[in-house]
Amino acid sequence: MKAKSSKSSTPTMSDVARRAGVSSMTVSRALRDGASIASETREKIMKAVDELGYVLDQSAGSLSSKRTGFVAALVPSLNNSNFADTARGLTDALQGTGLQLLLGYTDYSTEKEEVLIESMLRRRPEAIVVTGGKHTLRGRKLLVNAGIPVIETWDLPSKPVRHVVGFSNAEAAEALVKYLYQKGYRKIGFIGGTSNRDTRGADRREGYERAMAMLGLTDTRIMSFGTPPISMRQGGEALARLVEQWPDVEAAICVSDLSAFGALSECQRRTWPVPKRIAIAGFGDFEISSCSYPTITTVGVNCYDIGKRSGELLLRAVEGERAHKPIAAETIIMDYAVIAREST
Amino acid sequence: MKAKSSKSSTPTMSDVARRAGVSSMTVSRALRDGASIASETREKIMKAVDELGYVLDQSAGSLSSKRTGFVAALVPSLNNSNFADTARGLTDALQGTGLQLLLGYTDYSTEKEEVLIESMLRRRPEAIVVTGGKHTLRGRKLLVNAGIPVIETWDLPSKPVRHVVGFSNAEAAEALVKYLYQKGYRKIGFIGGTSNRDTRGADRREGYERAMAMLGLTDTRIMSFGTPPISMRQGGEALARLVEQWPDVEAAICVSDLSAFGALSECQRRTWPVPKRIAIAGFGDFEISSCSYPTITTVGVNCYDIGKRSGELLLRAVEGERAHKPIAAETIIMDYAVIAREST
DNA sequence: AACTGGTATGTTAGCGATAACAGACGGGCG
DNA sequence: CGCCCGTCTGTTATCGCTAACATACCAGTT
Repeated sequence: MKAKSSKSSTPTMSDVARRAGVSSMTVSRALRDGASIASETREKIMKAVDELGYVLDQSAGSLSSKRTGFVAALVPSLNNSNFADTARGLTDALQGTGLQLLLGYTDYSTEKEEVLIESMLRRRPEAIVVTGGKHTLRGRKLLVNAGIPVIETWDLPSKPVRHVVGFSNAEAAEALVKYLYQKGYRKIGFIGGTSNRDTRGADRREGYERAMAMLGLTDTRIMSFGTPPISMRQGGEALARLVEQWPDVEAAICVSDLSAFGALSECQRRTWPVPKRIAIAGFGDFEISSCSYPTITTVGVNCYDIGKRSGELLLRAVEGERAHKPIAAETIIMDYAVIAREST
Repeated sequence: MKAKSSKSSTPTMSDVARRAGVSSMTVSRALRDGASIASETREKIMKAVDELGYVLDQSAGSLSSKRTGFVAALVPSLNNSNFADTARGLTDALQGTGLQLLLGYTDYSTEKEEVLIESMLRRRPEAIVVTGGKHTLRGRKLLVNAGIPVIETWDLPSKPVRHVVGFSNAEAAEALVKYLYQKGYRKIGFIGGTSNRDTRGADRREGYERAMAMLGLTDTRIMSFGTPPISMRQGGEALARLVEQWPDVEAAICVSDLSAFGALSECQRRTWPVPKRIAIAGFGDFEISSCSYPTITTVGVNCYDIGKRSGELLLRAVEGERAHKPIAAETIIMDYAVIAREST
């Protein structure tokens, strides 16, 4: 009890302790559940906490307890993308567990991801979730050596760091091509961004090419336009270019529902009936695809669940670490399904 | 130099120091810029850092420096909403400043906000950004007593906690009504959610009512449907109900662009020409409104800039605090504008 | 030669909490 | 009656880093 009352600055635990006439250890115990505290003492402490407006300092606490309560998550973007849903699923899974999400945007760049991984690790998260299985060399090394559970999502990396919650984007795109084939379409085009920054987009294009080859359709029609992730507007523009270059195209698979909607709108603007004049398909099952007119055929991926399942896996992993019983590496393969709608 | 080499656990700064043959203070200085370090020493240190795979522990650092480098931000939701853009603006403004965003979702609930404010404050952020000016009593008290800069966004609270970056949602809705009036519409309806949880939605409805009254249009047509924030689908459903209850309605103002798009799709499904049969207007200027067919009249709010400007204000405020020269309370009023498009 | 000032590094003392151990107290038991 | 055990509280020693001050050294001044 040597510390003098800190003047105007934020009160500390010993301020509370002094006011309640107990030791700060007792305050610490009272503010966390589980410990045995006389209810009378607890009330005194709570009263002091209230009067001082004391708020626990978790950064100090985590230094000594070695539990920061942070979970880092890196997503390409949150704007107009399914990753917002994944982040939401993660948040929901972490709800009430005392774990707090530290979110970072990689902007679809592995270099930026590397920087973010390091800056996240400085906060000593208890686990880290990343999007995709492609990282820079150093980024991967940082993940491997971090000494915490790592979860890669939205992909099925051939050589995962540890845990995985995802699906094969290529396979899903293949399924979509096969569905269109079965519907009778043959001259099927693909609309996507110009670079491979968006690795999932690139995987989908690859799946398209593979399926086309498997079906004996050698004349692929790939329109790359705009920096990924491509917007609605860019989807429209890309459709215009696609039909200009290949006027005979019968169906367009778009790398995401957003671009598919842009493509659909472009058709409407030209008063082209969809799917009669051209069929349109998207990817991701955004709300817009089920609400537009006509509704858009897409590949349904449960984005929210990717986050939720990751969160649940992560909780088990963190528990395991805390108990010094690390859990085995897990790969959770998520479902996807072609959702046939009016646009095809 | 008493500490023994920590075995397998994460290396600490003194591990690096020992390996480089310097004191840990020198390592600390080398890892942050500004300090004067012999380049030879710096290289030795960097080499040791590399070999050990050392990553700075910022939670320990911030305990002693009293700078956590955190900024807390609370938004209602990130899914399908302008708040994702605001969060993005914030992130961008903070880019490279060493400040890290701690994001929380309030789900449009002030109770949840209160809980989040407290849990954020435990992390000792250097500033906090909240959405709206409505808080629980205790939530407000926590903000006031936090001793850090507080910014309220997206609203113009009559009694702000301190800084504000926002606009009047009511006034913006008024402007939209006046625009429709001037276009010749008289039987103007309003579509929104069923509760006032979404205070900005409630403000917009109020602005609608006020403008209608001012224009001498006493027959308001308000269709409340769905828990805010209402989705595209709910917007469509609400339109159906609106025209059922008031078959003579000439124009529908929707609480957001998402519901407006749903309403538009519902019209297309009925093959009702928009705006001939009924005009549709939204709020927020989402990409969809400029891309749909027909394009949707809306109120343009620069969501991204709300975040960006908040971030910039926040940086100045944090600088002020660090220099013990707090800046004066500021209110930044953001622009909005009715964007006339094809749907009206 | 003594002095000044700047650069580069080391030493000491916390930051605010918690872990781990140590006591004090009271009641039930043999 | 003494012993043990469970409940409650206090003491001490960190956690890993940085602030603040101290020191050593060298070049340039006077």
